[in-house]
Amino acid sequence: MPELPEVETVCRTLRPRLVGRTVTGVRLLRPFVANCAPAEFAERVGGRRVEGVRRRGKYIVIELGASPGRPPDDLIFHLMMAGRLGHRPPGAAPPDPVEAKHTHAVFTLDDRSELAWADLRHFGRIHLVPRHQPEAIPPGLAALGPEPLAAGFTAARLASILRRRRAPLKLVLLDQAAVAGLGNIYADESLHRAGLHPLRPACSLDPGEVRALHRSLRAALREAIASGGTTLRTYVDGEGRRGAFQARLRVYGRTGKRCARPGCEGTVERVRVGGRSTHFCPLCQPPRTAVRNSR
DNA sequence: CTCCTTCCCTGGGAGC
DNA sequence: TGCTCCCAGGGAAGGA
Repeated sequence: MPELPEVETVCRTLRPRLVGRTVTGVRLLRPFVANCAPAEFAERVGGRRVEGVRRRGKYIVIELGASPGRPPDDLIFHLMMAGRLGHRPPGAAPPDPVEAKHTHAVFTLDDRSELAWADLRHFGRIHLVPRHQPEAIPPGLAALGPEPLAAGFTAARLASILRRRRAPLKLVLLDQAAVAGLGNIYADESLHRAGLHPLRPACSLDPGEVRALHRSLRAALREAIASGGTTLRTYVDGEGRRGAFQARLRVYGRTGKRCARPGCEGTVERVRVGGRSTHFCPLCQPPRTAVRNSR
């Protein structure tokens, strides 16, 4: 599932292929543009130069430069669970059956290569919004919380977010308005690394636990990016490569297996939290912090 | 404001 | 072999 590390990897692989290129053609095979009609979409994107490719939360933002009579636009993609945004060399066929069947939009570039949008589940969406027009930004993007890998995301910042919420930790980590970019995989992995039970009320953490969670989620995200993301089913990066982090998952998708922490005898359990499967080790992540021997 | 539920969509696996 | 059922899950919307 594309979460922050996967979306970041897609952006990094697409950036050198797209920036500086001009879009010469737009083919919309299915009308999955959320906020404008196909004809208007093609007219507004065609002929534009790509000025940048950036990530915000789980969104990919392709910045289209101004052209005569047209102010700059942002072309915004959300991959949801099964979306792919990939670069294909000139004349290349869809690289696998999934893309052959579920490619919904193709952008041709001035070097005759293509940017293809595919989505097996048809959940993903494209938005085209004027660069500086806040009311046109998709609500989920407008309401995003802080980037967890940004320099300004300190343990103190995380503490102030958790302090105000009584909901289970797992739900707060999944809330994109609290912290941007975590999904089911990295929420579970972060909580396991921090030794925190997913049902603990967010506001119940002491300062040491907040610091542990802050360290853990940043470490998990950084390591996943370094591995090119997690491929469980359909995820590939902008050049069609699978991620490698699935081999390093400690609890996610490992229900009934031995906890991955060396020496731990625990067995990974699964519970549902807010309708989401949640994986944890009952020994590493006790319901309440064990009482420490003081002095 | 916070929290909770429902819906969207397809493929793949389990079970019969 | 083929059928049904259920699950995966992020975000939007609506209600309490």
